[in-house]
Amino acid sequence: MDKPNDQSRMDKIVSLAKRRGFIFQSSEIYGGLNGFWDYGPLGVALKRNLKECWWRDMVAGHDELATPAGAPAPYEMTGLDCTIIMHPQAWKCSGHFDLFHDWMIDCRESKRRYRFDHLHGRWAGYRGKRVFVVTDQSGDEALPHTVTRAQKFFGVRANKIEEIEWPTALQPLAAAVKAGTVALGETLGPDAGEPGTLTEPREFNLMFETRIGALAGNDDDRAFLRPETAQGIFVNFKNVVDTSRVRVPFGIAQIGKSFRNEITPRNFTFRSREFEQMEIEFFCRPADSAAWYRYWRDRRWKWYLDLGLTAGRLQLREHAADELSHYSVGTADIEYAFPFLAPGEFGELEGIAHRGDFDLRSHMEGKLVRRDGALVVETGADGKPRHKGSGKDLSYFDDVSRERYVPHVIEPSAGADRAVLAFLCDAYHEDEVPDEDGKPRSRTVLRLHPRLAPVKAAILPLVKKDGMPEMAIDLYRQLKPHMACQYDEKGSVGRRYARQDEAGTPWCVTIDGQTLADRTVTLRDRDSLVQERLPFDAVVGLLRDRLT
RNA sequence: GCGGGUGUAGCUCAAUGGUAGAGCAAUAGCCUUCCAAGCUAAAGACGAGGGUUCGAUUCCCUUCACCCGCUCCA
Repeated sequence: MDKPNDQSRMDKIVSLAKRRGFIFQSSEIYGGLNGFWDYGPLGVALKRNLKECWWRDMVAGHDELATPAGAPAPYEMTGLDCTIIMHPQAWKCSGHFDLFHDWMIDCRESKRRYRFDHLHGRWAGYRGKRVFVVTDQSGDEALPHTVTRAQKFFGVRANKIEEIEWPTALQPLAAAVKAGTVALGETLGPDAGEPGTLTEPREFNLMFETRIGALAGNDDDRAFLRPETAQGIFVNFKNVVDTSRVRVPFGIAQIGKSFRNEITPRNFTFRSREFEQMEIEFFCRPADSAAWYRYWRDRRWKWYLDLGLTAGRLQLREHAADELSHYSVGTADIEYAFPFLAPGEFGELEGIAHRGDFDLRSHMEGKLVRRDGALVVETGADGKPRHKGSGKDLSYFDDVSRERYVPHVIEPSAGADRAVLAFLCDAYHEDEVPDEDGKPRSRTVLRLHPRLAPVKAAILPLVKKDGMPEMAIDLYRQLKPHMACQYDEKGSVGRRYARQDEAGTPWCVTIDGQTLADRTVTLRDRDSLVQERLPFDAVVGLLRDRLT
């Protein structure tokens, strides 16, 4: 694989994030905890601003009377905040329980890991020796693979292959082990040279498990921390429709924590085990769903650009047909070229998925699978549903078209922590600023969009005397009710500018000698370094205007 | 989870089997009239736990975290 884009740049960003109090490792004083991260004073402000932007732009500020550019029709938006722990059946019907719950088996020799239920094998014998040959191949390739493996293990020439005896048929390894017809010590792993290198199967659960009740102890009390916020919206679909007067098409938005036991948390906060999602489930008429899918894909793409992400580092990627989830008829990812990735590689910020009626139907009928192109309830060996649905009718009667249907769903699902990381990486710049002697001096600056910046403005007396601090404090108190701002009188003004640049503060207002004479101040722009002179009393109004 | 590498102050780096030193940053004070100036003061570290040793930051083991690769990954 190629070298990461710019690992040293990433290192500097991580270092800045820690040094200035954006992001700390969780439980650091105890040595840290893999895959968990805390937001410090500046970080929490940045993240809150980001979430607030999302909520304002998608939900609170949405005009349901107008048809937004690119939208097929006017629509409504509303919100929800549901619990992290839900009825366990929700995760069985959503598919997460089966999908996220695997038995894995490791090979001590090849260091490879296999899904236990993907392994098959059969007994092979040759001149008195016998071994249970295991393959990870499936379909037509499985049987020839076991022959090749056995041939190599026994050291049989190609023309003597017929001498290898195969007393049993190919069968799932799990079944053979359970039946006691083979012990793991007798198995030859798919990539091993010697038998007995496969470990006992171990349970791999990507969902965090917990127990309900203080005295909990048995399996019936088992519950899960949600691996996505979406299911809480689906199970509340009927509640919202019945109580809020919304009519299709409409969206329900939610921001909240989700949890996944990632096997390999990596790349700073990019893959965390506890993370925050910003999700919309948008419900529409099946016939209109493709148009709504395109609308949301383009709308969400534009949102990142409007908040300042560099277009050249952002990518909108439509999934190929074979890449789609079992339920999806269309998915696009919005991806960012993070510095820790190899050139040409992108990391997912948000997925916009056309989920059809999979989710609502699953919570009605039970867990669905795709069979011959149609979604049907998955059944167990006994012919009954593998996971039973709620049995509640989640269909919708459309008063306008006079038809009843299960709405289709478009799901723009964004990672709040990933977005924060992308905006942080994108904002990070090193440039040169002339020092007091006019010589260039390097500076670190976060070019965050003013809406995202943790601190919007710093109020600085040029020097700490002659009444300047008093005037600056006066202005600070006028501004504070309107936006996050800081007062700083310590050290030289250049140092204070530099400190604010590093935190991403877009504006610095400086009170100088002239302020005392004519009641004007200077307003310094973070990116251009341009200073403009304006009346003291115009500052609050001007900065408020620039923020919107 | 496996293999390899790395852990000394907020950051960047030293030294050492005998109680760890510097620069920058940060804090307090002085000074300072527009982009990290200067002076003074005080503060701050051997990732954690065991073991060997009279004595361990240094040697050994374990563990935790980070980086690279594998595996995995809506």
